[in-house]
Amino acid sequence: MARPGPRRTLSPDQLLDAAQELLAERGAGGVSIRGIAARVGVAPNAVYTYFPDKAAVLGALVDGVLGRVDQTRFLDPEMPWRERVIALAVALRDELLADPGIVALMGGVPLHGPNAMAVGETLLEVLSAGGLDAEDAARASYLLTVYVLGAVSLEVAELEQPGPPPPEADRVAARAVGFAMVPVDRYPRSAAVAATMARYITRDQFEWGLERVLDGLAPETASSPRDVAKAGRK
Amino acid sequence: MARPGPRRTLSPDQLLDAAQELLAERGAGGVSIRGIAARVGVAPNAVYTYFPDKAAVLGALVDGVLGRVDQTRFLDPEMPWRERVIALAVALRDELLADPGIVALMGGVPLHGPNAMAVGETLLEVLSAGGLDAEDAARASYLLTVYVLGAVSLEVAELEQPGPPPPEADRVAARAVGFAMVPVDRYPRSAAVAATMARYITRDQFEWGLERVLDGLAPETASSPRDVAKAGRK
DNA sequence: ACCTGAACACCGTTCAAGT
DNA sequence: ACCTGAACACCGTTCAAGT
Repeated sequence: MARPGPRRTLSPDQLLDAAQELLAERGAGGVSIRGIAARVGVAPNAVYTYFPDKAAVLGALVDGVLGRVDQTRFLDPEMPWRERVIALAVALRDELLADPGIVALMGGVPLHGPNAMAVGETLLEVLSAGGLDAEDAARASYLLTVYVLGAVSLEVAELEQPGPPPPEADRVAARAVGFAMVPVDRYPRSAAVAATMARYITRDQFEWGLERVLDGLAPETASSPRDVAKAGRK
Repeated sequence: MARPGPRRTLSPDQLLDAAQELLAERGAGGVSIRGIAARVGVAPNAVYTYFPDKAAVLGALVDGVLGRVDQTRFLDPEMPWRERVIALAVALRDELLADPGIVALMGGVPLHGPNAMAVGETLLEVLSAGGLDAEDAARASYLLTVYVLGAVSLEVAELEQPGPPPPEADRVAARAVGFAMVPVDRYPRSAAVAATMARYITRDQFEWGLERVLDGLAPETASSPRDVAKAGRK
């Protein structure tokens, strides 16, 4: 048997597009080799002509999302370096949160693709422009990466539906319901701050945390940190 | 047919112990309902008598690991609050890193189990002892959680073998090999700091980052931050 | 309530074969 | 080189049945 079907119709990008669609529609667990193959109208094992295994597909998928962040705009020397770091981190957060399924995938694959490397390179360049020496820049870059990754992970963990997340206001409301059920007798302090917690897991809170991290990294760039902290409030 | 076999031999804890073993031996992907059932000598669907679905098993597994951290010892009022925060965060890191598979699982399940709540409660209590008001404590607690989760995720991502990670020195050596292959022409700054990067993803670096975060959160507790930063070096 | 066998609708991956 | 059908060794979950 084995009818060959049309040749040369496939490409890695076509497979990755299909994977992307599955990720958006069904979440991280919905991305399967068989699903990708079905979507492009091909036998499951045809995928193995382009990728050695599933991990390679997921790795390319993750790196592709990181490639959607245009890094060149953060290299503008007119912009203060601290603002450029913040802009880059926020752009990353927004891109990852737009495709929440990708975050679960990031935990499983090492971030060594070309686009991940490019982001790291940009970050090191900005930090270097800020006057940090090589070692300081390396440590700062690691700390900032930790922050972005951790913040996005926690924010995504609260979403149960796959696909692009609902507006921030709706997410706050949904969280409030869950937090309201914290038993006051067992966890008094958690219950006391539940309403606050529900309210502040937002982009503003992400920026607030980022400012604190930068204050710790480069105290001399902090413009009266406590003022900034209080200013973010209301 | 349906020979009943002995009754009442099973318990949720027995199933979780089996799950724990699978996690340690085969990693996050090796934890399966069928595998758990086989290990305790029972039909796969017997598991559904104790847990509604696989997600519930994984959730209980994650919360169980968090329960291994004894929180009471961080409530000692003799200890400065900043040191207590650091001790709690380090204890959490050590526990999660001892069972690296758990970290991948944490990305998929919301952290609302009793032990997760207890850790959050302890953290809020320590921050409150540090003089932070409810809102400050809530924000700080969130930022610290983000840091611990992000740091552990990045550290675990570099391990490919399941089971307890090798000694820190061996992990540093293994990373150095990978980092040495960064192409200098394409990513000059990344290549320049590769050796540093390989060296510093350690417990010391975790504490260094934690100190920076705390400096940003409570600048008044920082004892000349730049000195601390430089002191961590050599 | 607790456990069973059997089945359903899936997986990732390999292999020999066809063009 | 690129794709196929078929198979292997797995999954999570449901259902009717037995005690």
